[in-house]
Amino acid sequence: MKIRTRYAPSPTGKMHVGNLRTALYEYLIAKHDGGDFIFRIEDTDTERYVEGAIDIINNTMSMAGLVYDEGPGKDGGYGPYVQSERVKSGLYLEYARKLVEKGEAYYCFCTKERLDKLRADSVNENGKETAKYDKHCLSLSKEEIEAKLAAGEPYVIRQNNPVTGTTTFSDVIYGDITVDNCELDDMVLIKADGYPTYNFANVIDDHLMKITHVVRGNEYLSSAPKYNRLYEAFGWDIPVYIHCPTITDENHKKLSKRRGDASFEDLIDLGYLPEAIVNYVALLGWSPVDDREIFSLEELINVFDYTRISKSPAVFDIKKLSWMNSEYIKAMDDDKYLQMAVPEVKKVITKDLDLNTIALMCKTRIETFKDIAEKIDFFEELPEYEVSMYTHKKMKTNSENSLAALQEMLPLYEALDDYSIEAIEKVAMDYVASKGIKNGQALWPLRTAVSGKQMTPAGAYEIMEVLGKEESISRIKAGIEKLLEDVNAAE
RNA sequence: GGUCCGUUGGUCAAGCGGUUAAGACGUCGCCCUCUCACGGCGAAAACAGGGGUUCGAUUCCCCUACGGACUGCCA
Repeated sequence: MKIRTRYAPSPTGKMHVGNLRTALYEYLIAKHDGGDFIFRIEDTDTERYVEGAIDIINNTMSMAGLVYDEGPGKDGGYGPYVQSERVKSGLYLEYARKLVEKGEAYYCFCTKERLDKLRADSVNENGKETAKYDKHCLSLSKEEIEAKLAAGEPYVIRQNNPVTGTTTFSDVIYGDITVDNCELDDMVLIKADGYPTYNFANVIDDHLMKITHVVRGNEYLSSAPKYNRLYEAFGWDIPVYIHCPTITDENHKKLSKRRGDASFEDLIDLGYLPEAIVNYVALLGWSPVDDREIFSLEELINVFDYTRISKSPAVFDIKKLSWMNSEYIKAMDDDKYLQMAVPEVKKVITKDLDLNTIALMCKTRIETFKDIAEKIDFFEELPEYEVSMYTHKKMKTNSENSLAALQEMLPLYEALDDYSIEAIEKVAMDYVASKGIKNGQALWPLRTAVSGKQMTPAGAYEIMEVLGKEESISRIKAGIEKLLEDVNAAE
């Protein structure tokens, strides 16, 4: 049988890393077996609905490469794929009534006040509530129900769970789980506004859409027995359950919407590549048979084996994502890299410099493209810097010998017309050879003078080539002045 | 409180009765080197605790501790 999975978010905001991973696993499970991946909108909560959320989710999925086979605007014969549209056909109510007929569900007319009181009264001696609906309306006679319905009293339809015996369900990841039926609350299936609850619509639609593998976060583990009872009441096949472990923050708390960087969108804004995010997220809660870590989406489809999903929660580690992002950047071909990097370079460089060369200098030194700006700002303008930067222990440099090196090299560079990197290098090397000093004793002062920075994304030659003769000479002169001042002050 | 789930280095994780307990990120050191990176090499770092079962437990069972989820007319 063809595997069919579904991603069924409720449109209440951005797509968080946990949601993304669930969608990814659903996609991978289907695609690994040549199955279908369905996208369904569960917008049965009219209160929490957020305008534009569907667009955000759609955008995230397409950026991540999760192309659905069926969904809104892509009917595969099981539509509509938006629950609020399905509600209009009265389908959920119809199924709920079938359950009522079978005695598996019942009308409930309890007011909010009564339910609140019930909950308050159920508080035990430890101050903790042990609330469960008391089946109060189950005892209503058929006539009483008819009368209330005819009078237009608001009602809900609740699942009628047994109070004795046990229910067992099976999960691919967690195995068989058995619970006492007395633990099962009579959950609401149809709300007073006529909408189905998530729990009910989910079961109905998964069945109607022929979903074979239900993948979701393990926060649904405790409601799974109730779902099973629903399937059984209808006499439907129970799908394969795959509950995924939670993704948490560094404090082992479930990722919250408050954390700015927890959603796909925000990670993109922080400069992470969609491919890297997908790759990283795939590895949170799942691992391949071998040691490999870098996978394209295509490769993930090939190797993904859902039985290897783990049980325990995973901490979202932005550092490892950063590393992975840098791996993706290094692996990019230069054209694609430049396309993304040059715009970042342009944010800082307004002068007529070779932007491609500058961008390429950063390729092996950044984790995200946002890192470029602070690495190259000195090209635009020589920053203020301390004269102490000329003193470097390992290079064996200090103000005196730095001054000498710069003073002696200055005329050589002034005389140099060919400002190619090779020519620039030859001048320095010849100078070093003639003086019998270490490379660093000439190059450290030189790089310091032309960059004004402790760390640069390239060496002195590369920087000078980009800067050009005039600017390089001017910066070397500025360096000489700074050193002269320092040396004179010391005397 | 109740129910359910989980627990291998700081983090992701392999392991599925016998291993020197992989690998990766991060950290630290060394090498390369005109700085920082990249790259290369190396180091420190883990089976939550206690009982069983077994010739032998990280692996199987039980208990405890800790963590998490659920306990809505939210999903």
